[in-house]
Amino acid sequence: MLCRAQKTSRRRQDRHQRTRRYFQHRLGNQIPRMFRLTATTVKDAMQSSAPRSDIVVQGWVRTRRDSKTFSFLELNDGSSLRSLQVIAKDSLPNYGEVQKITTGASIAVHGDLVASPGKGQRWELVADRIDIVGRAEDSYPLQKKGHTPEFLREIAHLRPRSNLFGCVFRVRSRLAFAIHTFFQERGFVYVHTPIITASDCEGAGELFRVTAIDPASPPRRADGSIDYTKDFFARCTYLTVSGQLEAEAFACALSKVYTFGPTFRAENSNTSRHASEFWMIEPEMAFCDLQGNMDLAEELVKYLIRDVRENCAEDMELFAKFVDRELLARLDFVLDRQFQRVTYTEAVELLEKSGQKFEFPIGSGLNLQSEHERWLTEKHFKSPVTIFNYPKQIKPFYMRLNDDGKTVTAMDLLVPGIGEIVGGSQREERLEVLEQNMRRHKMNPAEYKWYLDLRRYGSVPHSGFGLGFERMLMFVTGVSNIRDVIPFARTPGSAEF
RNA sequence: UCCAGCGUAGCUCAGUGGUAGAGCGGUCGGCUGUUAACCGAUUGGUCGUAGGUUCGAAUCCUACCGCUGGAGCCA
Repeated sequence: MLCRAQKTSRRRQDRHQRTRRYFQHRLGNQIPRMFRLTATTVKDAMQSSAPRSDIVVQGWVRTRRDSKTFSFLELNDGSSLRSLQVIAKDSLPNYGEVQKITTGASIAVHGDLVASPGKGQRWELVADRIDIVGRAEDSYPLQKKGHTPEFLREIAHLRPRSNLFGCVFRVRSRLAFAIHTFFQERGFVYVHTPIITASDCEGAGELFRVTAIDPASPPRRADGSIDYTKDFFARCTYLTVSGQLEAEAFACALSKVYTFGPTFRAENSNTSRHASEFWMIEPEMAFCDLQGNMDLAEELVKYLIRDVRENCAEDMELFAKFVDRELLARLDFVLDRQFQRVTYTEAVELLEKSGQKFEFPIGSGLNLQSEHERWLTEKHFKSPVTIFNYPKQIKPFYMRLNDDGKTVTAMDLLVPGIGEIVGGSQREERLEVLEQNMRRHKMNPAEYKWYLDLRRYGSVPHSGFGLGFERMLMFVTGVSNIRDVIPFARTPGSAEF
């Protein structure tokens, strides 16, 4: 009998052989002998506790420096911010070719990991074989020197090879993982709400239409208007602006659910905080009031900050050094401090008493402007603030009406530098009140029959919120433009990549 | 969509009506256990696009496009 470790080891070997046979079959003998999916990552090599002989590392060359009898190559494979220094001696059979390697080229290196005699790194890889996998033409736009984010945005396909964007997208991955961990640990069920929907669920935001109709010859009604009953879904359909309504249906069955997926808004918004395609996290909890909702939102924000602080330390150091010098202090401050919580009315009073001159008026029934939110988070509280119980006329139909008849159980979580990062509410669970709200918002209750059914059959108090994934990522990285935390950003007039 | 600013070499920028510039990068050579290496030479331009004013426009005017900051909408 094999023990478990032996079985795992054998399975791994089998898999490697299969992979290797596959590539040899596909590429014949052109592939380097050392080309293995099991290559050592730069990250593992750098973290090594002892010298290691006979390893393979593969990646992209950041820079090459020649010395008298050898070359230094800096090799990066994206496994971490850091690059591995490779020593290529002139005794290598293809040293002439190695000296032609330029920034951006891809190589595979076989050799021994040894303690580095130079300053600046603990380990270096002394190569006994270097395979040049793919050369880089001398027009390769990335230099060793820093580039502006604006320039890198124009080469979105190459920018993940830069230090800054490598860090951003490693943290993005970790943050997404942390979101799932947070909810899964707390017994939430992950629900995939539809991307294509028929309902303009919040009445908020312009929608992208989804259609299979030929724009050159659309089916028409007698009056000449386009007949969408002849369209693919036999009705008007759109890309989702929120999974909330569907999440409510699942919360009223599985109790605690969350969605995490793409969201689309066709707003002509040209700001550093808006994108046409972004990701949103929307938890929805049955038997949960506004207090529980706010508690969860604050707990989530803190959890996510703590997670990337602990698990992306090296990347976070880069942000602190090159993006925002106060980043780490601000994040730690947020972790240490109780989030502030005030009602809309209290917030308005604070603003009125502030003595501060604002461009826009403050007053009951008026929306808080960016400058007001900024004053509250950045000047007054100097910490995240949750504002709740807003006037009903400035909030959507589904929010629960308070007993005062004037305010609804809305809550916005504001953070310094970004503004609104979470928006949520307790939902109106009373059928009659919800129908009244809909009529007040000039909506036809008949078109929302399935949503109203949730109030007809076993209605329960329930709450939820939306957390903007990219805004959270901006907050934890200090990156100030949303286009720089999305791999291939979609904004008005821009979808090149 | 609104307000303001910007658009000059691959990148970062100087050049305010009279011959198109620098640093970095690239290329070539030298030096060197180097670290955003160093030294020398060299390469590099439809001055965002289209009109207009002028003897003459990178420079002044108009429109459009793009980017940046702010506003609205929101996550």
